[in-house]
Amino acid sequence: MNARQLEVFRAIMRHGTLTAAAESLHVSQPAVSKVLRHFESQIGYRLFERLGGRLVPTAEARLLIGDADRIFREIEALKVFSDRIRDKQVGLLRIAASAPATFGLLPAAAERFRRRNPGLRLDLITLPAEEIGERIVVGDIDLGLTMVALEQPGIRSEIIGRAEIIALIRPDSPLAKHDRLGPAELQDEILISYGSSTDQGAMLDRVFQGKGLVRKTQIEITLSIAAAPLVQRGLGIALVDGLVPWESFGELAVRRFTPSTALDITLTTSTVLPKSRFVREFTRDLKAAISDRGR
Amino acid sequence: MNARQLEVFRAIMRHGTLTAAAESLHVSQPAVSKVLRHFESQIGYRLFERLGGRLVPTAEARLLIGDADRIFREIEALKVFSDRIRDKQVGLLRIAASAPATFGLLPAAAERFRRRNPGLRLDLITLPAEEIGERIVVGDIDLGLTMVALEQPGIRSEIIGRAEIIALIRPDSPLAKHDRLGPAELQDEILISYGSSTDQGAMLDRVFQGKGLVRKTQIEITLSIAAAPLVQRGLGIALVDGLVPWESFGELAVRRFTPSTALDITLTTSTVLPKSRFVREFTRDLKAAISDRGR
DNA sequence: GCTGCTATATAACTCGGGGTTATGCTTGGA
DNA sequence: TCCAAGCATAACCCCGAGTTATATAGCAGC
Repeated sequence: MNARQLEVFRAIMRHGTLTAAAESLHVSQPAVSKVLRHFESQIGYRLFERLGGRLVPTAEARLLIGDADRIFREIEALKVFSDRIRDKQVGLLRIAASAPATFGLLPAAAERFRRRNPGLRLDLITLPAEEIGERIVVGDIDLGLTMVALEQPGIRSEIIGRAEIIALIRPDSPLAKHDRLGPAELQDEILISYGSSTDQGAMLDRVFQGKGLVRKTQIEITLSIAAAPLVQRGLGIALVDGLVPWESFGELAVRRFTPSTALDITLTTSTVLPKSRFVREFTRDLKAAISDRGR
Repeated sequence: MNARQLEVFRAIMRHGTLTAAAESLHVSQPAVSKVLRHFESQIGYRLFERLGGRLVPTAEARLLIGDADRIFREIEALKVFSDRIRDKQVGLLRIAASAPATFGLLPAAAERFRRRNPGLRLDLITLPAEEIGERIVVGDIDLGLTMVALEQPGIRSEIIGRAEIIALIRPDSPLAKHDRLGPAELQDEILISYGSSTDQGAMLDRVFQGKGLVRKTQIEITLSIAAAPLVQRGLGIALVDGLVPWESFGELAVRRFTPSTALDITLTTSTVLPKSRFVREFTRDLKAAISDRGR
């Protein structure tokens, strides 16, 4: 049972005679006759009675025609869809990002991108940074966006911007009157931040050490957004990336961290798979979104 | 784009390698390789990148696989369905009946029939008797059931029973005390019945004439069931067929009409199209339902 | 750096389905 | 009775899908 057989069967049912069906399919009448007979012999029963030199659909044909017609039309739709894929009217761009990038950068970049490519499907996948590299190598993902540089064979990382570390505090905290907060002010506060084993945590450790102090993280997080509800409930002050639109997570005050410390916004692609036009475009949109963010 | 190409594409996506796909399809590896290349050249774009001697699905392949997989599975389902048709596990019987037969005979016959053929699709179509003959000739319908004999080339009618004419009255009517009602009793009543131009009406006219009376139908109906609400609202007395289960249409009293007058329950089939096993079976069930009705 | 192992590609071949044209047969209507 | 319409058959061609045999390209391990 193949697509052509369904198409011919459908045409005969629609037009009533072999001759008319052949005409509608733009082939000769014997061709239609042969396909029909072959189809009948394959499925094992007659689809038409030959009566008075005419074809009359059997009850079996009437049972089959509904599904056959539907499936044929679906194949036709698939062909059209395939043509649109070929003509780049539809496409697919799969972007994996760590959570801060998902919240802080992707929306703006995706908006720009979709304005130019409305037909395109965009898969936005939020993953821990460690997993993203692997998925890119496998070919599951076209583009990775993380706050740490990924290092492994088969992928290429590019730093496209920096995200300042900020302090997240309750608006009613005494420290909220400060414009900036540094290790000195935070020394005796309860800190919510990245663990020292992570790249971000180690970087903050070094900043504190530079001031002769030690960063004491009482509450350790891996996902920076998890800090928002903790801070809001007064459990401490968070040192996290400034990429996330913290204001939208509730009543929170954002203060600059000093000395200025930043995470690298890193774009990662495969070195083996060719970059599609969409990857290049989205990269441009990401950079535009980053430079726009300052304003 | 044919079914085989979709099947092969699907298998490669599923199994990751040509070799594994070929194995799952029980064909050789070069066969799969060739179908894939041919498919790619037909649709006009690569579905897999050849990297390091391996196949990596392109973004286009990921867009296509969803629909391709669905359509392939639907074709598989159609094959199974087709096999069930061949094995007579499903079938189709299309029965057209006039309204009284639809209500009065088909339910009982259909129940018997479906008990023996649970998988079979039964199309019950209610049509005016005049149309049924034409639909049978065309082959749209397997079996016709009417209260008048159909006469036209290409069809064969068989009388399989008789349906007595009955009088339908309100239970609170003075006439309800009679066991039987005849032209004499009904002479001065408002009659609801078939028009004289119909076979049924003409037959009733003759009965009244035989008693030296004239049937004066004040309210003419074509569909006997339409009489039920009219009688119930006290608009008159109806002379209709006794086939319909009038009790289920509300508060109605049924009285025998005298002299006994009956309509022919007529079964009609095509003389050209062969009778299916189902037609023969259903005919038997109809006769059984009729003989059962007396009890 | 060589050696297998694995996976894909190519070559040369066969087979069959779907296409063609030419033609014959049946049937129903003018 | 004859003609037109419609289906079937025959003889042929082409190409897609299958085969086997073999070449080629990465990669892992010694």
